[in-house]
Amino acid sequence: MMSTTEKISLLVVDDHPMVLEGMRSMLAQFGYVHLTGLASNAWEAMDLIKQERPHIVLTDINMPEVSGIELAEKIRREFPGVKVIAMSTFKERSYIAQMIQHGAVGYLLKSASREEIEEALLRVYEGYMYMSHHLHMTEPEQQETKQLPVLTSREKEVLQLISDGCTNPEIAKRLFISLHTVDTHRKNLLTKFNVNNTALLIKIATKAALL
Amino acid sequence: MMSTTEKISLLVVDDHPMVLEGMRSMLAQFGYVHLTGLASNAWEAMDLIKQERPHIVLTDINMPEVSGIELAEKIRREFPGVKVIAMSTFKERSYIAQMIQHGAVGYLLKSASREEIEEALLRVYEGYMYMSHHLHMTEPEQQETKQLPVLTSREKEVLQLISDGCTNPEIAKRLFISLHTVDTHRKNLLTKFNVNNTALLIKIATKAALL
DNA sequence: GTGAGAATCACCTGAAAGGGGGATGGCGTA
DNA sequence: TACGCCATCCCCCTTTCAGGTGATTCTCAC
Repeated sequence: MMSTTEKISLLVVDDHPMVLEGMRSMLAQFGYVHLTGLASNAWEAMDLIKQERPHIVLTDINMPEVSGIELAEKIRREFPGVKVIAMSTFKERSYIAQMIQHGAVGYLLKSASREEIEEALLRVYEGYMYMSHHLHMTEPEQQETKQLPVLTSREKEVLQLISDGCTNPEIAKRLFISLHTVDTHRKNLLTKFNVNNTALLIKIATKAALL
Repeated sequence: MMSTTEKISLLVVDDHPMVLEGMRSMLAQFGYVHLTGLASNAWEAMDLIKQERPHIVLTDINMPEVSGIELAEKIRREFPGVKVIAMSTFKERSYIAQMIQHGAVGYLLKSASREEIEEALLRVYEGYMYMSHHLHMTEPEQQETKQLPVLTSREKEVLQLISDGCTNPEIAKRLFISLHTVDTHRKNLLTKFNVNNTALLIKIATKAALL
């Protein structure tokens, strides 16, 4: 099944010892995989990566202290050649998107079969991306999507400038309108998003990809 | 190649007529695809989706007025059963992540071959996700990643609460510390991120997936 | 042509945030 | 031990923001 004789070196990161053990025994069945180490948190992982430079790091997303997402980001920054596959028990798409945004090239569910793990490792090793199959939009996450308010074009402009760090006077100058007008738009934004300060407004808008 | 006799109904969205025409002729070669329509912007697309309810919408990302990302979000909200495959000429991962976050189940490069488009349509139709192969971490995007400041655990807590919309007095109460202390942490956050107000701080932190 | 919504401008008040400064104890490490 | 880093607390002052209320123009659709 392998096109080369080199073994894929692999590091597994998870805060649950049971999971690590399970992965170890499962991976032992794959002749072409060399398990370079097991880490129970991001710091251990970074140390081992520094020492061993594995081809692939298979990491849990939900870990205390430093999440798998942050770990992926660290790996991308310090060891760009090392590929990251994320694992999670949840199907939330938001995690997938975050992981990819932070450099992961694969996403596996922990419930993945032996065959799926095998396919993921091989494809990622060969330079492709691999996404878990079981992602057919579950119902619960649908309703989780809160509807965004409808913004006018002017409100969008103001929102953009706010998110760029402009103060109201700066926005007024840029848009050639009065400070009062900017203030009004800003208040309308807060009202429409149903929040009471800028911080939350910007977080919601950013997560909704309006910015 | 198809496991069912039903044709896959498809809507293509792109603001370049040439691309639409090219897709039309290419798709005509796939016997199992029924092209329900071509749209040159998001509004046309939504109208056609409402009428035709295609299985899959293949949409460009870079469109004026309303981007493909926003269109994906609209489709997810109004027609959850309709699957979205995004297309773009660029390889930026950030677009991929955003598209997925907003409901896309596939990502194609416009340079994709006939075979790749075929595979994408079939896999998405069958309920899987499909990601373009040609995504081996290009160099330019690497350096684009700006390094984030190192935050202390306390600063992370404060940052999180700020992003939740808490004011300094509220944060002080929650963390059982003085208002002055919260203020100090907040100032340090602004300094570390090299910004001068909360709005930009939150945007950067959110985009970096710290929140 | 009436009405709805958008965009504009205005005034007021109090709370919150931003920008300086300085100070203390704790804790780990060089 | 001395230094750096963190977390904590305190003061000053100015600017900005949030909440409320109200009004005028303009456009677009009905």
